[in-house]
Amino acid sequence: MGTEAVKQAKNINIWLDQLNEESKAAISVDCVIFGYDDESIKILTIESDMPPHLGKRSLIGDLVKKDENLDGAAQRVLETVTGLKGVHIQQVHAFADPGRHPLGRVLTVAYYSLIKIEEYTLTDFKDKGLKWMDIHSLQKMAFDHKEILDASFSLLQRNVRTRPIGFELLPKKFTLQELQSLYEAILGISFDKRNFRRKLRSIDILLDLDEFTEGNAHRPAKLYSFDHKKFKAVSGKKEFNFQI
Amino acid sequence: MGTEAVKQAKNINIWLDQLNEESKAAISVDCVIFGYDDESIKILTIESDMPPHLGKRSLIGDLVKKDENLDGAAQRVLETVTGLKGVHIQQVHAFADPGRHPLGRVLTVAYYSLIKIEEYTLTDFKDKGLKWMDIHSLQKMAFDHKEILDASFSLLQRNVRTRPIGFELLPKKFTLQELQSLYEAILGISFDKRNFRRKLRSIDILLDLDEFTEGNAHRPAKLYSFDHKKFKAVSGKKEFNFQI
DNA sequence: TCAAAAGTGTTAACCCTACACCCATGA
DNA sequence: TCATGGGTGTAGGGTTAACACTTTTGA
Repeated sequence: MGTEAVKQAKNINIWLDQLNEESKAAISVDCVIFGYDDESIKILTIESDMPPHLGKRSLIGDLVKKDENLDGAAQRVLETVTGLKGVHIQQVHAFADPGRHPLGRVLTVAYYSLIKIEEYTLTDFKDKGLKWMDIHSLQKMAFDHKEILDASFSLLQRNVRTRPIGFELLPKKFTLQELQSLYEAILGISFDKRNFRRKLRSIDILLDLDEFTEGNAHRPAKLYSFDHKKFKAVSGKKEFNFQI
Repeated sequence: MGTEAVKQAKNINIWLDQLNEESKAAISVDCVIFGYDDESIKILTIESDMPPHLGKRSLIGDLVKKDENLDGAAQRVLETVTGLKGVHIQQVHAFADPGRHPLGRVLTVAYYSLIKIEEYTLTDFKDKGLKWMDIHSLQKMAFDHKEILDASFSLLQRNVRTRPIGFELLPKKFTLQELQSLYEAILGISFDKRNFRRKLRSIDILLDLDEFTEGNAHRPAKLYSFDHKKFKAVSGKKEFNFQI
């Protein structure tokens, strides 16, 4: 906060008064948890138990604790609900319209997070109405969560082409076809297989594992993983322009 | 906020308790006010009057009022300090580290705003230490405002190439040279004059005013303005890809 | 041997980049 | 007439986009 508000202040008591009276609000984080299951983009949702939104699908969030920062709160929520630590998160937007929450003024900071859908373990939430929902099936949600979801997905679509984050949604080892299908699911467009592969080859951030898929009734596919070292090396170069 | 926090709740009283006790904070907006003066990007700053940041340059912000939304609070701050309504604003990021503010927990939502530097009128703030600072001269600021400035400028650099917002920093009528210099100042790179003009021509969002600059000791330059109608028409097209 | 997905090269169109000179004006 | 910035076209290189067939495996 700047100092505009205290233009008549002779001392900081006015500040303190304002902090106490005028504009305090509860602060929460809401996590848009993206997953990918080889078919489409999924969102982990819970069933809302708060009137008037009882029964609607809701994002997963919590109040931010005293002495906790926003990223930390988001990580805590994610660990609580999925058991995963160090998940990739990205702050999206703050939502604070008066009236967005039935119990009073609650400012929420939205995060998107990308998890490998096969690695998570739903802890003790199984009977709490946790459910993976296809992103396109979520048309109405509790509170302003549909608006939060839309903003988060837009930012994901914007970021995924220029940052190495797609890999966060795939198993550690993946085929080029899986990678392409993921991009297609996120962006809603389709790529030419040969052009897509040439692009990835030219960016040079994948590690060829010299392993193959097994057990399919067709030719096995090579497995790759995202190579952090290669990316670090290559992203330092001036002419580097990650663009899928 | 989702419903994760209430997994043990039998009724909403626990909610209310939490809202009252646990995680309330003051909420402010801070505006990074960008201007352009034909030389470089400037930030409108004020002198901080709060220890321990007394005398340092500070962004301009205020507490968010009850029943005010975030965009509205930012617009109010901007009107108060510049006299301008309907300024272009963009929410950037929420900052809430415990300890970021000396008086207690204050979550601030950062906005960048783009104003035509010649149109604003400093209202009754002239003796409050308001000052346009060159963006590159601001190395230390009050609170975490340098971090906020950096995040805002990064987002501006990212947005300016793909959204028609550069014009918000120029007078209504401008020359192509002015537009090019603006982009160069924001992005820190230089463009080829002929290529830049060809690009703008191909995007086709400028209105040729058939007017010319006057009073210069050289050939007059054509004046253009941003054409909202053209942009609307052209941005609807599927193949449209604004990219300067 | 069949079905199903993996993998691979070439060409044409387009876009980006680099580059140099004449023009119109006021002093 | 000179100094100053305004304004314009072309050619080469690189990138993107469109396109179809062979390979490998399990059933």
